[in-house]
Amino acid sequence: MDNKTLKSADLKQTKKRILILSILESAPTALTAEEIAELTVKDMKMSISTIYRALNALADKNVVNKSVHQDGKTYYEINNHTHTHSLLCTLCNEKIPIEACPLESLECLLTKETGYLITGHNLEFYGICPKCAQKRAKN
Amino acid sequence: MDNKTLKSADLKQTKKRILILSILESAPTALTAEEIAELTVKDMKMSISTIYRALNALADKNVVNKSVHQDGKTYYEINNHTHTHSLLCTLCNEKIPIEACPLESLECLLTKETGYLITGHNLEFYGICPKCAQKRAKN
DNA sequence: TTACTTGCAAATGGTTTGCAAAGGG
DNA sequence: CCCTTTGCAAACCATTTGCAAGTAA
Repeated sequence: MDNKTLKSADLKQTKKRILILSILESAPTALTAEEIAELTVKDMKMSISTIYRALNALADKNVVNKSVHQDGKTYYEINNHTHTHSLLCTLCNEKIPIEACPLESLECLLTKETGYLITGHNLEFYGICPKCAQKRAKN
Repeated sequence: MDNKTLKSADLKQTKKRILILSILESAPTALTAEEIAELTVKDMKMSISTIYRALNALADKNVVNKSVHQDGKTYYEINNHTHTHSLLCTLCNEKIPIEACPLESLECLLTKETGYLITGHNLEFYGICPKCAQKRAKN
């Protein structure tokens, strides 16, 4: 529960942090601060800097993972060990999650080969979703 | 040579672009616009926006690769046209190539499952290189 | 009570852009 | 000569920060 999560991270339990955390917990993919703001707005008014500060506090405590994607934005996701990757439509930006992650085994191999302490990876597929492909065929 | 590179990319051969390209060609790692600016300054005065515009023009023509690292900055490097992925040290930005790409088969699977026309993917591993790990242990 | 959290607005830092002047083919 | 490139300053966008007010423990 969020309850324990915040307490065990030495962070005060505020309504805003609980909401942010619950959004992250039910998110199918990593989210930007902006996306989280959109998801909170119907429940609670909160400033974007509050969201950034909450996310950074949670990241410092390793409750969430923080990672910069190729669009230059920072994405946050719950740091459980079931991470997901995504498939993005380059036309409409629809984003769908990918279940499989074939990379853990590759990480082990890389550690042995390079001596790197591997802390994470980023994987995104790009393509055109069926809807956009259809739209484009018409023009 | 830079000479042919710019011409075949349909870009005018200017002294500034030639200098930028030659810096990229002799760079051992990917560089930021800011780093390139520092390297050009002893040879030629040039505005930072010129550097960004040159790099973006070259990236559009696939002469250079553009990639956003975990520090939020954009790094540029000569595109050697081999499909590789990389392992980046989050401390010193050292980047080493990964030979294997285990993703083509996954792409086929995803196409079947999602109907997406997959046009590409991006895969990066992050970690701490042995040198930085050692340095950090000392402090 | 007391330290932590929040809102607001302003600051920041990397990157982009509009426009007029300079330069390449 | 025309079109591209460049410099400059201003704009932009995501993120951070200072400070005063609010709130959890």
